[in-house]
Amino acid sequence: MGRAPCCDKANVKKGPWSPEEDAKLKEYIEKYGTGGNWIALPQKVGLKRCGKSCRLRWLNYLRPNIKHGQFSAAEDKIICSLFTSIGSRWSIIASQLPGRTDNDIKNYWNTKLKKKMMANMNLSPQRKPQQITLLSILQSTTSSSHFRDINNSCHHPIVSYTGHDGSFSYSSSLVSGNSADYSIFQTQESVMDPSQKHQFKDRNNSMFAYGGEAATSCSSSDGSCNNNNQIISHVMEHHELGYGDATFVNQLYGGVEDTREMFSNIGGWTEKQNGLWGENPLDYGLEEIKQLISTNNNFLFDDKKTDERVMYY
DNA sequence: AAAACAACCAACCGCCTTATC
DNA sequence: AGATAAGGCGGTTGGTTGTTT
Repeated sequence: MGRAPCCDKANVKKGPWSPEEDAKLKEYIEKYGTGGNWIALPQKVGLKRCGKSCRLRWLNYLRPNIKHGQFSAAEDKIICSLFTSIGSRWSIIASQLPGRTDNDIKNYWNTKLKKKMMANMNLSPQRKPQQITLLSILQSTTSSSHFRDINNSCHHPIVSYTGHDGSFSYSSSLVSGNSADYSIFQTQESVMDPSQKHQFKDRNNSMFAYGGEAATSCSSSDGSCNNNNQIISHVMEHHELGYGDATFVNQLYGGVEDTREMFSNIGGWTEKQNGLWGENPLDYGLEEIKQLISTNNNFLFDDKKTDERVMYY
């Protein structure tokens, strides 16, 4: 049996909000708050709207300090960076952009930023925009001259990209036992389909799941795991990151050595010492993004939500 | 001028998670 | 522990506006 609807569909108004409705809702919430119950709110306010609809309207439009309009270059960078790292976790991304809503960012990404990024990457235009995501970009462009394959032995292919005009760059490192052995990012759908998460497989069809056995060893001699590894593994697990993304995560959290150790445990680590990474694995200036992000106190993840997902290795 | 197409964005839908009983 | 309600999120839809032909 399915769930009961959150409201009486027949008796709720749908569609665009009128200024009157906006005013009513705004006034009420500013006066009395939401009372922690959105479902009951419409009745109190005197609106024939679904509670969810009220919530959405408030969060995306009516609440104070909402920023509308043009996204800045800095915001672009943050969005691209975070999307690269954590995918379409719009609420998390939005938490790093004060005044922006997840809906706004999602719309902006889908309508503009994705295309902008693709244009910079010189992607083949035959593919429909909707089908293209960062991972497919990755898949389709690793051989592109715009990517620098840091390690041609392909043991641990690290790729990075800088847009023609320098305004964009994209970086990813796929750390695997042997790139020829893995068909990570095999299909975009399998990666993005939540029901199929963790199903990166090698050619022998054995699971290549981040946060699993492969990363179980600990850096300290007594076998206890250091926090950095925990955090990275946790973030990777929670946000469904590939191993390569740990580079990004690690940069954010600091502690390169620990991540190296972690990677060494899963079949290899591309030495930073080859110098090709330079200072910034992410060419568009991770430091800059870090700085931007660090200006926001509640960095990246909601502790309340993620704590219970921490995986200890 | 108007039809066709593209872009944009607010809002909805349904699923998953969390809280409460 | 299980059931249910509510919150939260991401994907998608559909109406509106802008642009091109």
